[in-house]
Amino acid sequence: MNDLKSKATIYDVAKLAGFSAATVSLALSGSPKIKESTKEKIRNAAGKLKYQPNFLARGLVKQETKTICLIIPDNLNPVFAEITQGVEHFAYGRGYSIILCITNEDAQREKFYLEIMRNNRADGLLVFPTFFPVVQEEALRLRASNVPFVIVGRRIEGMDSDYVAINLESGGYKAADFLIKLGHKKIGIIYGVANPDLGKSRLEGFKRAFLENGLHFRTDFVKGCGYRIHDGYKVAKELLSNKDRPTALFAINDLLAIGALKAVKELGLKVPDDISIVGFDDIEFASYSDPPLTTVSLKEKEMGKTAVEMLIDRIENTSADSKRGAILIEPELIVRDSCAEII
Amino acid sequence: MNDLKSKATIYDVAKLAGFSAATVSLALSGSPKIKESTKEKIRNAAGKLKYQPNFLARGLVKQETKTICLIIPDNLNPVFAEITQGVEHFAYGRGYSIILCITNEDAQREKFYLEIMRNNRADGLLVFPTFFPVVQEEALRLRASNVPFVIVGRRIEGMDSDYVAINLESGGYKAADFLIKLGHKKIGIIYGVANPDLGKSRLEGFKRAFLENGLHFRTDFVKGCGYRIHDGYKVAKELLSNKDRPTALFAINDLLAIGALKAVKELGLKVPDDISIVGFDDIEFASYSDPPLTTVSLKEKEMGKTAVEMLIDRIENTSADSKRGAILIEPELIVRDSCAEII
DNA sequence: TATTATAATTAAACCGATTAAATGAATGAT
DNA sequence: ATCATTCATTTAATCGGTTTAATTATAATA
Repeated sequence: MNDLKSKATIYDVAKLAGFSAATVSLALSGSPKIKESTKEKIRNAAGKLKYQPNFLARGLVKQETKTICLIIPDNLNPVFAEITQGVEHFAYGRGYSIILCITNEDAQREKFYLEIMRNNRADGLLVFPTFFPVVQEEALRLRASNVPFVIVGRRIEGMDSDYVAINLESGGYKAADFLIKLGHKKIGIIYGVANPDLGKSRLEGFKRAFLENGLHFRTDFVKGCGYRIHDGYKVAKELLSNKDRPTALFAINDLLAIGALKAVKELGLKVPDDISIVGFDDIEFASYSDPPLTTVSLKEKEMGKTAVEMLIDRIENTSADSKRGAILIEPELIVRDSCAEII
Repeated sequence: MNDLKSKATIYDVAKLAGFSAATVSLALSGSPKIKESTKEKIRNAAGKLKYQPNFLARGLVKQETKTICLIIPDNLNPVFAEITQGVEHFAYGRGYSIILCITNEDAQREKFYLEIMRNNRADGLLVFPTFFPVVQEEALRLRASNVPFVIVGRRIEGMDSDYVAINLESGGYKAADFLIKLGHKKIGIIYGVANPDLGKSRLEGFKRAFLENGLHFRTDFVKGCGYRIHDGYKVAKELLSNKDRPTALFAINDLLAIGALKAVKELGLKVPDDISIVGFDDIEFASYSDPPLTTVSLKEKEMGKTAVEMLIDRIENTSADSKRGAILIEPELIVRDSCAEII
């Protein structure tokens, strides 16, 4: 290749340095077999040509890409944005790149990505699942193809796989218990999820708190909707315009809670004096809303880190079928100023 | 390969279907040379084996990866999170995947990613630059290696390349002009940037508005800091505890403005009655803050889409050195409730 | 039936690296 | 001087696809 407008290959380096391609490969990977003086010459030549080893060629023979595929539902949601950031960060620290797939809460796309990723493009997958049956089905193929993967963020009931998840049931319980202890009995639930599987655990925990406190759980206070700020705003208005109005709102994520906050204000009510609000996720904005939001922390950073570590260990440990890693992180209630006692 | 725990190759498909690898390749790519009946048989065999063509092998011969590398500073900032989302979305629409690199506002990492990406891992790059000299230097190598790239978000003065940017100077001007027309003369500037290059244009536009309105621009009201919510909070407090206190604040991004909002409240002042605030970026939260924030829209979605289109056109049009694409998007002032007239 | 044209398939080269095995040169022992 | 070692480098196979050119099978024509 004497074409200046092109990438230098290992053969170009070999020719310039006066050695064979094999020697160049060995030298650049620091093999002790190669004399220091020739290593030096080869490094010079490589530097002169701005040589970068072809990723595809190397990957093909080494059967590895040093790449992790991360599948998330939606990067506009700060929860996933944070996970993405964390995953990229820790992966980088261990020499891995990440290829980002955003499903947009669409089952087709989730399936597509899970399918295509059996093509040796990545050494392993990190999946934040949205449609549980889709993931369960594709997981079988991934395993048959020997592609390591770790489920992140949510536990899929009855599925045997590595996972790093949050105990959402417990999170729901903590939120409800907190409100109940403050004297609330009528709590509206803003149930904004892409599919019913997703909110289930939180809701179950919520119910459990009612039962354990000897209260009746009112299902007519549970209102389903989308998962964006705007949806929380709309549903909060509905719930609060009820004649038998709740005294508190629990939003299944912080985005919804922030929308609800705005709705409450527009109705001329005050948070927390008239209405208490609890969110879920503890996104950065939750502490900058007015008032700062009481919420349940998801510990995304810890989750991202743990998941990356687990996946890379799985990738690098040839011990194929060692027992599954299963980590269930305990969420934490973050008390700020959006809740008050009922008097 | 009769190892069940492994990926099927084209040879496995060939054997099962009773044809050669070449025929399989041709058949699966829909070549008209292959009889329909054998195509059918081959598709069946491929389906039975859950065959996925090896990405690396294919990439190596076709000299393409259908992958775009996106380099951004920080996925926690909603501006970049939105760009990432948009880029992924439109890239997917054209059959490309994205590999995400987050520099964390670190020059070393920005350089590292720009360097490594000359290794045939991606067909082109989308770069949201942070350290202009780094990018300029690496850009030369990218061009020498014939790797297409598009600069996104910011225009680098004096650099000849494809770009899709926002006219930040004009954005700064619009923000200032708006405040000045409301009667403000003392405006504090929260200048939270990772490096001085970044805020320059916005500041220049801001100054220009002062000059054109016959006002004196006070540099002692410009306070540098980091670029996160917390920094805006801190600096706003400083600016407002001055005896000669500004009547308005301009934050160089919305995150800082949201921090400032909190600071103003804590000081017992009211927005907009006592202090007007203008942000920059128009992130989703800007319309849900209290009060909703007047800000300058960056049009990330448009930017992401345009940049992807431009890059893919560059990648796919063999016409190597056609003239550069240069798009400067005009930002828009979004007026909400965080500013009031001076009386 | 022989010949030619055309359709369908395959052999073989290639992409650019890595690596096991082979070769060659230098050193040391006898 | 001869042979065994050790050290340094190279040859050649390989990874799993795609694609061009060659080959074989089939159909059309004389």
